Amino acid sequence: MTKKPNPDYLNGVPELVVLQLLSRRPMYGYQLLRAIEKSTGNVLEFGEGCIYPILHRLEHEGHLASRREIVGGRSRVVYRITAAGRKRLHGRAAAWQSISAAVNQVLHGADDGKSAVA
Amino acid sequence: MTKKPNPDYLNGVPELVVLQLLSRRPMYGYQLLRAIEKSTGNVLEFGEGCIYPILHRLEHEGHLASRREIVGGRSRVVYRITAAGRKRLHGRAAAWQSISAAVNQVLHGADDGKSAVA
DNA sequence: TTGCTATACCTCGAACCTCGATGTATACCT
DNA sequence: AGGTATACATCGAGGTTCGAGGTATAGCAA
Repeated sequence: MTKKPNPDYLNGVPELVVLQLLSRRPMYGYQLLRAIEKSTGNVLEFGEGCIYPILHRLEHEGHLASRREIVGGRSRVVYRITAAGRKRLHGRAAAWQSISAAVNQVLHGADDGKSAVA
Repeated sequence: MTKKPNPDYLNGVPELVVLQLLSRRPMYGYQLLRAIEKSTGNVLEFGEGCIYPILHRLEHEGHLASRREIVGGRSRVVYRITAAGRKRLHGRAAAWQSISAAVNQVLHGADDGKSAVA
């Protein structure tokens, strides 16, 4: 029981992916969910309960702006990234690369810390 | 205030790093803390309140085994990885690489999800 | 008309993890 | 005597993801 379906490593990743995908073109939430799955070959699959709160928060913080659209009776909320959002994206992407590189360094050889402490 | 010192992306990373470093040679907690800093050029800096609980949990799960050592009056608990621990390490490392690759794919071009949903 | 699926939004609580503070104790150097 | 480094440990706060649940329209088939 209590088996973990997702092996972690995902902290902060949803926000990063959302910002990155919206930096290419505006999208609405449901579309974003599918786009994330498609663009990662179903490796990353975030639920709605994960994405919607992030969209609300990013908009509230001024990193995204939204516009309501009605298509075939269905209401959509289309989000686009703002200048502040791009700035945040760059920062988060840089942080990701820094951490990603550090982990890979530990994983693939490059020991160093050999004689750390006596 | 309430500034976040660490920009996330770190979920599960401490355990992965601990397993990897201990797979090279046995170490004790304090030594591990320094080794992590050194081998990542101070990019990854986990506190004691993060590492010690992980060591206890991994030992309890059978992924690590410990042995008490007294050196110069100071007591050390030296941990070494078990066969089960190596298995876990391989699994976690594979998961990391899968997720890492997916995020990088989203970050650097390779769009795809273009016409996801109508 | 009824039911099912897909679309499309939203919210809540449970579970998990990291972080910083705090506490104990010994060794070494000044 | 006091400060620093070593060495272990625990706790609560804070933040995040996940899964379940809720609302509503559109389209198709039985």
